[in-house]
Amino acid sequence: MRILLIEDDQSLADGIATALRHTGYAVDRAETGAAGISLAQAARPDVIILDLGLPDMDGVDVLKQLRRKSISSSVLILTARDDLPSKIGGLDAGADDYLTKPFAVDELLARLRALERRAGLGLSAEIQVGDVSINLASHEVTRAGESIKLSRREFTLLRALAERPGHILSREQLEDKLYSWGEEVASNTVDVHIHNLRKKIYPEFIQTIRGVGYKLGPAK
Amino acid sequence: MRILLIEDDQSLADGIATALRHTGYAVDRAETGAAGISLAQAARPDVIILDLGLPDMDGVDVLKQLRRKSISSSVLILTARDDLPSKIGGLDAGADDYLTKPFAVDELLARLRALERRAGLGLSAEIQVGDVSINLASHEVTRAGESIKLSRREFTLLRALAERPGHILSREQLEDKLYSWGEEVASNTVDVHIHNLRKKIYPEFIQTIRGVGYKLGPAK
DNA sequence: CGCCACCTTAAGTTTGCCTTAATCTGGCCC
DNA sequence: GGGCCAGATTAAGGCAAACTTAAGGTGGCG
Repeated sequence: MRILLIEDDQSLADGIATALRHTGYAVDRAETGAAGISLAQAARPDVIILDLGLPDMDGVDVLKQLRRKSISSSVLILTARDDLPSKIGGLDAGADDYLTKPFAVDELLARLRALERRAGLGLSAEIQVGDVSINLASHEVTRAGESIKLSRREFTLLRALAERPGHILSREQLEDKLYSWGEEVASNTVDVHIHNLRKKIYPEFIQTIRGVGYKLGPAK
Repeated sequence: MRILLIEDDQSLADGIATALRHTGYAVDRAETGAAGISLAQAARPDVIILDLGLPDMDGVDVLKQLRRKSISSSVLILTARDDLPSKIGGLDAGADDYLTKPFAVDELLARLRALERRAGLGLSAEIQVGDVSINLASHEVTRAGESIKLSRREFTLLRALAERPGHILSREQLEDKLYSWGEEVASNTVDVHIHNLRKKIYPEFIQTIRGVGYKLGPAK
């Protein structure tokens, strides 16, 4: 998925861009509204992350111009001001979501995934962890180019873990991903699926934290 | 982007025009074929939305005249469900896509975006997946030059899948493509059509993702 | 009016997955 | 070192999803 980041604060932009690229997104950057608009036309990103506090023009105006030029990318607003009026104005002008600074990068990633899902775009919605890549749209999983065939539950589990690499998820949390409310299950299903995943990918790909849960991480 | 809407039904035209303007398109309107043709020459729209059921002249003739005057706008046909087979047959003339009434506005917008994208890339109204090519306007499907005859439902299904190769569509989503509001169906129709498509093309062309849906995969 | 194509149902069959549960392994604390 | 506990492993049965096939209905077209 292609993302255009319009943000004038250098260090913040650096941080976000790095995180996004690390997650597997293609990132274009602009530091002014004007540059952002022309880049949006040229690059046709799936999502535009737009800071409202730009030096050259008001963020909401940038958004309006984007829409006027019929650029239909999803737009996620960043704003330092925590004031409600500006948020409302942004959403009215055609933003799809907003986030107030400061924010956690995880939060940003979560919202991007939501946008992706909502827009139904997800053309190349892909998560990369180590040499394993997980395509959300096609349910394709590959390791170093080798295709790996996963069942539904396995895929769900893997995705849950991959959405936050390094983060530990408890058995309970994982079960919540697998089962809809009210059809809880009482056995070691998660264990079994984890085991099967390890067999299909490679054992060290999923790490056990005794008494806590599982996490994804490069073998270390 | 500039759009010319040729539609005689006032209230429908109002609805469409409003939605389009709200999305950021510039909209011109005509209520007769004759008016549409002259407006097309004057305004040079990027896309023409053309209702086939006009009072003064046959929609297909409008289209032919437009082409004869070498107006190269993309043309999206609107047609009542009933006269689909008879009229679509004569469309080789050069429509780029069509939509049967009644339709959801979202659907219209999606198709406009598709046209836009296609026009921007200078592509024809044809989708290629593997050695299978699907002509949106003429409803022709060929595999390696061999023509394949599909029924209406089969074509609709195939197109839905082909618009995003690799992307998984659920049964539910596919049903939405087949049935307009309020004529939902409760059976395994989709399964059966998929089965028939596989028989006519080749089985592996459509892949099943158990518990999720179907997707198109390249010939291999 | 009657044929033909297509669509929808529905029933029967197949297939692959999920769960269960029983057993095994290895760390950890006494 | 021995026992305990968390997690790993394995295999089998059951079940639901998907496939297949065929019959009945509908509407278009000759």
